[in-house]
Amino acid sequence: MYRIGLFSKMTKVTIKALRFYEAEGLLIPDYIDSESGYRYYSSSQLPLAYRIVSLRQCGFPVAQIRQIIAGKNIAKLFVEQRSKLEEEVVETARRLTSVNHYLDSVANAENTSYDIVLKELPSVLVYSCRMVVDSYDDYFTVIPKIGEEISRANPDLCCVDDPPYCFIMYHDGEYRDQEIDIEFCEAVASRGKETERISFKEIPAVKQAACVMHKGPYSALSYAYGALFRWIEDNKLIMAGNPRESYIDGIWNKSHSENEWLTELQIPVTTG
Amino acid sequence: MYRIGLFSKMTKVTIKALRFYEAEGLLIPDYIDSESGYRYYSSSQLPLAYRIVSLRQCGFPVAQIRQIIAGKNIAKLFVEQRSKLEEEVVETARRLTSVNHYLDSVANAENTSYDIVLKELPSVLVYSCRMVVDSYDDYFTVIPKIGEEISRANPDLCCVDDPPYCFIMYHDGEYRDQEIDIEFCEAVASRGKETERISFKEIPAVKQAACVMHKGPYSALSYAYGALFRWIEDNKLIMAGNPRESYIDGIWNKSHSENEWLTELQIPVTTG
DNA sequence: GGTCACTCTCCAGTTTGGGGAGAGTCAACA
DNA sequence: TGTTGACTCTCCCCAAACTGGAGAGTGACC
Repeated sequence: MYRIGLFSKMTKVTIKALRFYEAEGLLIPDYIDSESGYRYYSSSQLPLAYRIVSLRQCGFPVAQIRQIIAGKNIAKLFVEQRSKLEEEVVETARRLTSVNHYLDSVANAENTSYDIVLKELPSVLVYSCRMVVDSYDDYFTVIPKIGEEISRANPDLCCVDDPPYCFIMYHDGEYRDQEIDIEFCEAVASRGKETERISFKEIPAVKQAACVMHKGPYSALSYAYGALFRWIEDNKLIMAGNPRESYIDGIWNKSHSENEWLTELQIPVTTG
Repeated sequence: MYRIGLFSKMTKVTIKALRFYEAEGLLIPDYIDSESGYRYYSSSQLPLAYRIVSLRQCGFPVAQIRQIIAGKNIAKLFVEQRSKLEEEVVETARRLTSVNHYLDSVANAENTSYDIVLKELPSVLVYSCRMVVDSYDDYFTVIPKIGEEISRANPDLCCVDDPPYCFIMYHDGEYRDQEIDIEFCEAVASRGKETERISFKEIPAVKQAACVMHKGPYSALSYAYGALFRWIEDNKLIMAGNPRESYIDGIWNKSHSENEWLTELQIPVTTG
């Protein structure tokens, strides 16, 4: 019979942890002196202690270990743990890539480092207008016209603003700077009257999109695109939908300074 | 100016998290109504919110993010995080291998599954006797003789028993069942008189050893060795020292039943 | 009997928020 | 103007797997 300190040395489990495992019902001392409260362990408990340590080193939480020791759902628990760990490997690799990305921009002494985020895009009801424009400069003339057209056809159409979502979706497979095939969209609360060019549609949700916020004039958007595409590639992700450019702050509310404009780039991705 | 619920939707950060980030000094609302206590965020805070989300997705704890936002130690923090994540990848891969090992033994319906553990072996002062024996059966005759010899030379030699550590180290590169080159060792409190065959020495610490507890007669030890070697190989670890067989319970204290005997196998390893 | 190492129980803290109670606020609608 | 419903506030408790410390009791040795 060993006292807790000795058993702790034998198993390399701290005294605190041994007491914790007792409270959790994992490893009850062979004998507890009812007068002093001293715990006494026997060598025949070493295999169980080892089993606990081994399962902890596999990353099992205590509740699962309790079940495994009791012989319940053993295969199921191991299979679940395997898939949990497999996900964890992928996730950690992704984090590593992102950190390396940040380190690259630090090393290159770039003045802006892009904060790229993975998130879900919920499904959304929009009015949309697809068209081919000559150049990016056309946006400033074309888009206001769409706004006029839709509100003429639907005087009391209600665009959602909780939050607002107004974006252009790029239908070209890759970057172009002329004859750009775009679809202008704005989230609305409900469908309205369509016109020849403008229709209503539900854009389905996207499970994962790589997103980056760009602050400043549109002329610098290409750097953000560059960083975002590089990030996606480095993370071995695959583009799974058309990129969107969501306009948050712009000439309509921050006309005094292009530097305050905010645009979010969103690219649906999958792990393949 | 957006209220917290809207800002939460825009950033995909929960309200709870936004309040938490405020308490932590990461993201202070642009304006707080002193009467109602309502928090109001502005769109110009979106980039900061993004930055926080992005860094959290990289696995940074809040304290580090606070420093990064403040522009302190940026490069250092990223480098540290990189090495932390690199370790984590290795560790998770190891866990995955171990879980797969368990699953193998479940799938093969083996009656015993071995609980393999990585641990440190501290340095230890021992008396030791190296010899070549014909077969494993010789242990039972040879070892008692060593015990007699050492206590004849050192009548009041004190073997440590906090905890006791008595083992055989195998000097053959691989498994043999005859002419086995072994070194019998037992931990002692201090050096004593040496004999022709028995000397005192300090065995250096081992940073990592893969260990398994074997319960039962010595004839079944080979299965434990098999499992242990397979585990080491699957984990892409490299043997970094001679295997040890540590005798915990045996004929000396559990003479009534071989099934109660406990032996721990210890193999020093490195990640290469 | 004194000393020292060991052990006991109980409480607090770690991290990143989640859940809920009870109360106050805002905007719209009748 | 009153009411309703959605939102928000603060405050408190909870998680996981322990670690650290306080204050008190125990065991062994000199």
